[in-house]
Amino acid sequence: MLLATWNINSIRAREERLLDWLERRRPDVVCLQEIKCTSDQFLSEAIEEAGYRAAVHGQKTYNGVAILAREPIEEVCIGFGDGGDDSEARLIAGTVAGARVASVYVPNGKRVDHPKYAHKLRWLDRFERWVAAHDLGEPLAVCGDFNIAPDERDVEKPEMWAGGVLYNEELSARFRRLLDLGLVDTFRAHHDEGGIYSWWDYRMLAFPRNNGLRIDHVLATPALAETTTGAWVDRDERKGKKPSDHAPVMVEADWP
DNA sequence: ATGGCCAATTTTATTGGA
Repeated sequence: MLLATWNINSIRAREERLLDWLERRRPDVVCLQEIKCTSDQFLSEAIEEAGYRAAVHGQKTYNGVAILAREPIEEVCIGFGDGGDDSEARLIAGTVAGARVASVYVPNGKRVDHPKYAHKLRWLDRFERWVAAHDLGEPLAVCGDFNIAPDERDVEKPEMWAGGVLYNEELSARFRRLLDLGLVDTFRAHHDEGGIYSWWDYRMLAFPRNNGLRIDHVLATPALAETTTGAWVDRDERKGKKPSDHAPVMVEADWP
C-alpha cells in the first residue's frame, strides 16, 4: 500500500496538479490538508473518475482536510468527536483496508507571542488526548501537516527558524510525547539523515536554496510501522508551475 | 535545476498561511 500526506494549499487552485499526480503515482490512500473549501465545493467527481473515494471535512476559505482512497472509506469521523468545538476543520478519520487513517492539520500559530500560538498548544493537547484514546494495538496512521519540525535534522537553517512557531523546544517536546504514546515517525524509521524537507516558503527562493522544514509527518502504530518498506518526500511536486508550498510525504507498506 | 509569495474573499485591499 502506498500512503501519502499532502498539504495541497487549496484543492481548487491545485485540481490539475492533484489529478496528474494521482494518475502518475497511484497512491492507495491520500491525506490532504488545507483544501480551503466547503465539503460541497470539493471536486469529488473528478476524483471519482480518477478512481478514488473521498471523505471530506471542509469549511469556507480556511483549513479543511480530506482522505482519498482507492478502497472504500468506512466509519468516517469528522472532527475530534469529544463534544468540543469542531468549527475549524482540522481532523478527519476513516478506516481503509482495515487500518484507521487520520488526516490532521495542526494550527500554525502565527507567532509565539500571538494568541494563535496558545491555540496551537491547546489544540495539540486535545489531539494528544485523541490519540491516547485509541487502542494503539490496532493499526492507526496519523498523517498530516503537524506544523512541527521535530529536531535539528528537520530544519535547513536552525539559526533562522529556532524559537519560531514551527521549530522550538516546546514543540519538539509535544512531538516527542506523541511518539512516547507509541506512535512511530515512519520517515525517521527509514532515514537518519537531515536535509530532507516537506515545506519551503514561497518567498526568498526558499525551494531552490533548499531552505525547508520537515513539518509533514506520517505517524503509525508499531505493528503498522513495522510493515513499512520505505518513506520519502515527493520533492518533484514542489517544482514547476503553481505548486503547493508543501510536497507530498509518501510511505510504502506491506499492508494489508 | 527547482526560481524571486500565494489563495480566498471581504477583490483593486485584507487576512492568513508557514
